[in-house]
Amino acid sequence: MKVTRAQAQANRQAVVEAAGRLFREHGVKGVGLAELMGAAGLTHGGFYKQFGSKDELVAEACGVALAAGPLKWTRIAEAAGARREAPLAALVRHYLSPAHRDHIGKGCALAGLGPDAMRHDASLRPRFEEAVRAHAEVIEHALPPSGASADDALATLSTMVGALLLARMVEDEAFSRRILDAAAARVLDPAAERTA
Amino acid sequence: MKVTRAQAQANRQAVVEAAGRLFREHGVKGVGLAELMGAAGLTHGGFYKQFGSKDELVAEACGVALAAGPLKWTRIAEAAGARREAPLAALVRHYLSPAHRDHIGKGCALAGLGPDAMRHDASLRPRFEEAVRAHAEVIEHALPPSGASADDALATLSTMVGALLLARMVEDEAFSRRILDAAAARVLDPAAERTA
DNA sequence: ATTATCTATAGATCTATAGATAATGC
DNA sequence: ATTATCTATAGATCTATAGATAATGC
Repeated sequence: MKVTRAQAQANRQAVVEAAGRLFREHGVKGVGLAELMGAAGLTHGGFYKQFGSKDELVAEACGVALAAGPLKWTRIAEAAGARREAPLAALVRHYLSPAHRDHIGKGCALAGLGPDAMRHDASLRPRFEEAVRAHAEVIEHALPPSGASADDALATLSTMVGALLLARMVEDEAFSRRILDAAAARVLDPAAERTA
Repeated sequence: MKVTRAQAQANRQAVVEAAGRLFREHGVKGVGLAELMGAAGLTHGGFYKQFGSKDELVAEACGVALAAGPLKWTRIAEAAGARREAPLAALVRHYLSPAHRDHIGKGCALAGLGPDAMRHDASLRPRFEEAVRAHAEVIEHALPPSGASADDALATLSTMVGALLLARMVEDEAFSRRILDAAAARVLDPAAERTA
């Protein structure tokens, strides 16, 4: 019933990762400790050897999930740059894709955890604030170099997060895609007017 | 212990309204039936004389809260038109205000209920879809008449909802306002570039 | 007589803890 | 000997129901 110290560390990490996924999928209050530990292949009794409380795990899972976003975005932007594609276009194609919309468990933590985790524990706000800044910074560097600004990046981030959330609320697949596409078009060329 | 039929109807309505507010503030899973009935001045035992289940109340509360949005927006747009103010400017000034950000219980149900209610019961999706369409339609009518389109309205709605949610995740008041203002500027004049 | 509401509680579930167990690590 | 994990359970809370109560409405 005991495992190596390395295995225990890996188990702990598995719990944090399962939490990040399950909290995004079902909400913090929608996942019990037993289900959570079970998803990591453990029983619920061992939980408190690894974490002080559920809230503590929530904070850690949010931290890990939020940090993954800008890392992934930077990789996408750099890969695009290497192909001589506009970095923002690559970012947006990924973020506003049906695949991202349908995989909330592995998707953007700002959209997938923010509204729920915030209600569960307002003391997480600094963590989310830092993540908003980090996400916006990646966008700012990905914007076309002409007068690009931090405010443009914040507006762009708002459009992306909002469209993802709205697309997830919608039943009709065609309408959902239209939300994603309209937001992508606005973000990639804010000046253009689009006709219905 | 019995009340008039009219009072019973008013009590029922009070429960639905309290639910709409409390679900937005604490999430569906964050409010118990006892707290809910208490907020309407009743005890929890009487709940099932009025509603078949908690899920049934969730659906009704979402319906009422979602319908209120476009109604309010239409009133704001029409009042602005009467003053010869641009309707979209009036809408945005209301939606992206610190007051709206800070009063989630009475605020936009797409932002305040959507992400949470969706997870709690996916069968609510048609209700939310209808609400997305209705909100977008008000925006479409409020857009400047030149080539305005349904896609422009969807992108604008995405920016507004996303900015409200991000502004609510942020601790620093100045940064939170900056998110709201950057989104407002983008929505009111998409073509403009903003300098930091 | 009907019924809206209340008191009381059953049954399920959730967080957290206690004590046992068995493999690691000194 | 230490400790990561397991089994078992305490205590709280939540949804839902049962039966009592008292005022309405025919």
